[in-house]
Amino acid sequence: MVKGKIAIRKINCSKSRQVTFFKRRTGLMKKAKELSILCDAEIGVIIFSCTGKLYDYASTSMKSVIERYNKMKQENQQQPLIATEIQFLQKEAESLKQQLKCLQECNRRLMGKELSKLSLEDLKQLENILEMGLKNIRSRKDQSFMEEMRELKRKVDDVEQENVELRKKLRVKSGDYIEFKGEFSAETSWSKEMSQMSAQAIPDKDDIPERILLQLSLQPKPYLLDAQKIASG
Amino acid sequence: MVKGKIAIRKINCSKSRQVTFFKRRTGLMKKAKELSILCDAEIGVIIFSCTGKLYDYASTSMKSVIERYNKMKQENQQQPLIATEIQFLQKEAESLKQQLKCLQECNRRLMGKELSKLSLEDLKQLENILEMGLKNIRSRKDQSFMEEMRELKRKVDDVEQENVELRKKLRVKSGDYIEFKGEFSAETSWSKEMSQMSAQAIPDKDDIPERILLQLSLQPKPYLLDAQKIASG
DNA sequence: AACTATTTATAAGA
DNA sequence: TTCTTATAAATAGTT
Repeated sequence: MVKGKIAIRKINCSKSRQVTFFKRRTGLMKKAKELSILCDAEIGVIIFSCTGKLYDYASTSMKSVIERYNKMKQENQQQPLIATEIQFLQKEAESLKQQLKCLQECNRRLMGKELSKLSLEDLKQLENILEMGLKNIRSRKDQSFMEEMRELKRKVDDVEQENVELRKKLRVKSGDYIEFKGEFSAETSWSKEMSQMSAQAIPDKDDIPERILLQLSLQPKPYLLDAQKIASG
Repeated sequence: MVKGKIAIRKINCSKSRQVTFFKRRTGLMKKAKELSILCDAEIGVIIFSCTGKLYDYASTSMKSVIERYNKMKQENQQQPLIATEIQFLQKEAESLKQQLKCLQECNRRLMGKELSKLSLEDLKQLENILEMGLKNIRSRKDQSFMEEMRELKRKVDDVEQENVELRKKLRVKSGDYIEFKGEFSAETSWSKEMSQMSAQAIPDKDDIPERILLQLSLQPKPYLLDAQKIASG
């Protein structure tokens, strides 16, 4: 091949490929700039070298060029390419909101609110569900209570045992008789707990302590912001 | 100026601008293609003529080039340009799913399920909530029941009144005495309803009829499809 | 990076 | 748009 002419195929020699890349890249950018000026065109050129480095030129700004490009492609084709995913996500969010609404309604009814739309039959079923739920909860509560009692009783036994040991030691050391003023009884402790529970079993006030149930982060969030605004802003 | 050389400024003559645009555009595209082949570079060129027509070249695909460009710019700068909306929607969906999960848990607890994680204090509060809810529901049920009763009683009165009229007419026409074999009493009807209700008040089976509560469309939907796949597919 | 022999691009005219 | 041609510009290989 004569000097000055090469075949258009990948240059194997890394060194001369790099040199050629520099020369031609510079030339391409110059040509692009000239074209944009001479013919009043909006031009964007993006080049990634084989090593991954980015070189770019835009007569206006690359953002403007790419946006104009996407907009034009959308108009020509049937489907906005990027919008597909957005549409999908929007539908998902809508569906989730719907589910949330249903569950919230359901929840309120389980707490005895918003009953006006329910028929007599519905109310009966709701009552049954709550009665069964209450049965479970009371059973679980009793179980929980028994566990606490066992734990307390164990502690009491431990302490009493310790006292016996201490008394023994004192008698051995001083020969004195030590009298106890109070009696520490597990029975007394349990009864107290019992009476507390029954006293607060059915409070009259309407503001239910919903701590357990509603650890939900339901504070309003900017869901309804116009996403289009955000994208174009 | 000698033939074959021009100053780099906007060509005023529309005709020759058009010609130059064609020639140089073709040249630029050719150079871009050659560079991409010779130096194994990924290149994208976007040109809008002054009349707004789009011409583009990409060694791979323009989508790929633009995505790579945005990705690289993202790394350097702080914010992804187009991904903003998608990210926003993804966060929204995630938050909604979280809320849904919380509500579902709350709901199950209100129905007396999944109680193992609750403390004794939690269980007591849950019991209180359900008791108050039940009170409301029963009150509403009674109200609903009373309304139905009133309605029935009104109907009975109407029918009895009609019977009286009919008997009168018959006596006037034929002079016969007509005896009734049955007695239609509103009391009897109510009692029947009552006994039905108490009979089914606390069913033993575990599959609660959740019709009222769970009219929720909770069938699995393709939320977890990889959105990237959709976008690029 | 600079030089130079060539190729390539392109302005003007048709 | 396309062809021709004279000339400018780009660039491959070398220094």
